Amino acid sequence: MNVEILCLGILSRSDATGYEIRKQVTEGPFSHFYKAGFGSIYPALRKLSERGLIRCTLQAQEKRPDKKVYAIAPAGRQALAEALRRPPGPDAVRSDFLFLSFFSHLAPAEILREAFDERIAWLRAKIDTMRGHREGCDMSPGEAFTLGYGLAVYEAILAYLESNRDDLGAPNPAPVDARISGAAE
Amino acid sequence: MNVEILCLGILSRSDATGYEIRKQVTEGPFSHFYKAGFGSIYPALRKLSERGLIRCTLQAQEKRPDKKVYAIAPAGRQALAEALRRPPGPDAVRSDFLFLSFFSHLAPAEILREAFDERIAWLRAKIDTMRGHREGCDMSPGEAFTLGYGLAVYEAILAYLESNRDDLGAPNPAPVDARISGAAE
DNA sequence: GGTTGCATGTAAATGGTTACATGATTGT
DNA sequence: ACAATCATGTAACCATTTACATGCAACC
Repeated sequence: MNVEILCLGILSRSDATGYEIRKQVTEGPFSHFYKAGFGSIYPALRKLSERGLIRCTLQAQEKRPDKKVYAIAPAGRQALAEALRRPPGPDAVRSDFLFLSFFSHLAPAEILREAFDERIAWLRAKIDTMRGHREGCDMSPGEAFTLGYGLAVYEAILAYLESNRDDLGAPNPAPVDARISGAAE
Repeated sequence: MNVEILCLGILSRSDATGYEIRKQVTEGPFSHFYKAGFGSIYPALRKLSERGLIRCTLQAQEKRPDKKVYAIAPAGRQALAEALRRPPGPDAVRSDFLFLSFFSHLAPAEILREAFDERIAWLRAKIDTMRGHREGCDMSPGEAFTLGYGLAVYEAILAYLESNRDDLGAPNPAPVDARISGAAE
């Protein structure tokens, strides 16, 4: 499964520009299980157009350059359905964070602490926006399912990090009042 | 973080051949957060050798071709430590399974059912071997942490799949006795 | 007799990232 | 004045996958 199929999937839900597709991938409902930037999306759209799987309408805008709004074509729906008939392979995960955790004994404590703090903050924010999103919008069963999946995973990770961060020598920084009475680092 | 750094990390724990490294990546403690095949490992080892980060000893074997056992060099340890000083970027996840789930309304029910069954079976097996591994071996804190992390994630996913699979029209196949007294499909 | 495991590698193709290139508008 | 958002795209580079190529030993 590649960026082209991803674009077909997104366009099967509603027309969009390359810019909007990228937004859906980086912030929207696909962000839990796919990444793609401009550098892969725009070429993918061009190729899909050339093969007749999507079509493109120029939309003039006031005070802005023209938009290229893409829409899925019948052949595109067919190609998407075809891709969806093939059993999915295993997930691909690559985590530099876990690599760092694995070799935490070789890393500076400060880097570890920072990495944990950042990740925990990120998880909290993500979980918050996802919960909000679940309430506000009405969703297809598929969208609700993947959102719930992502939430379940992020919540499990957050809980794990919060209760196990001390195991790696990346303990929480001393609370503020400890500094006043305690020793400096 | 790339395969070269991964190899350095693995070799920092013990000497190994390319074949053994690949085994550790596909089945061992790294399998939860990294993938790599022969096609990327062997070239990585060659490059690391050329740059003097690892060294290689030929080990003759009876009835087998020679083994190339690699060991990390001081410069290699330094390079690893350096890589570990850089704060980790976000995780990269790519899941065809979630893509299929998202667009489940466009996919054949049979494919969905199969995908769920397979994934659930895979998760159960993985969780089992990981639990066994946790008991049997003594581990570095980092290894124990990442193992626990992987377990937490896999357990959360398994629980989610088991309780929500019906939402997508991929219900469990009818139990065996239902077939005897019930209607055919 | 066939499959799995040990053991090493290369070449081509795929797929994606990063950096560059451009430019107006809106908000702080 | 500066940053962010909207908006599109290309070119060079990077990393990884896939397929190929080889061969013996052990097990079923």
